[in-house]
Amino acid sequence: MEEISFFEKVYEVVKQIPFGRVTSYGAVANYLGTKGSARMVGWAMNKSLSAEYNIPAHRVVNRAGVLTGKHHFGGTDLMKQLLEDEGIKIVDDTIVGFEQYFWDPGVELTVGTVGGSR
DNA sequence: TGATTGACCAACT
DNA sequence: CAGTTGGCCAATC
Repeated sequence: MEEISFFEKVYEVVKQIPFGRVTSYGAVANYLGTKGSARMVGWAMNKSLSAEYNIPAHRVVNRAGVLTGKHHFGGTDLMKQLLEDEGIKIVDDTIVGFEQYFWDPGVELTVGTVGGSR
């Protein structure tokens, strides 16, 4: 039995984010089945920064593609720099073409469907 | 131990 | 159109 907590799930999903891709807090929460806990996703990121979880929290932004948590990355543009380093264009702390970089766990991971019935 | 906050999102007023 | 509230789970005061 995986007595896994909501946080643990968030870490797992965020770690699965491929290079050069980003996702939103709500998307992860929605994938976990609790879209209401989108705030918790950001919380998990905050702890992941202070901890040794090794989570690419810089790849997680809000629904508008804005780096809401950049202040937690040392208070500098570190978060933006990390994303730009992955080939993502950012202007005014906002991801340009966020939709083309958006990585939806419920779609990319496909919950097991290579073929599928759909 | 109880109340509040916290990197959000969406609906309602 | 803009402001407020509700929801979710966990950690901190």
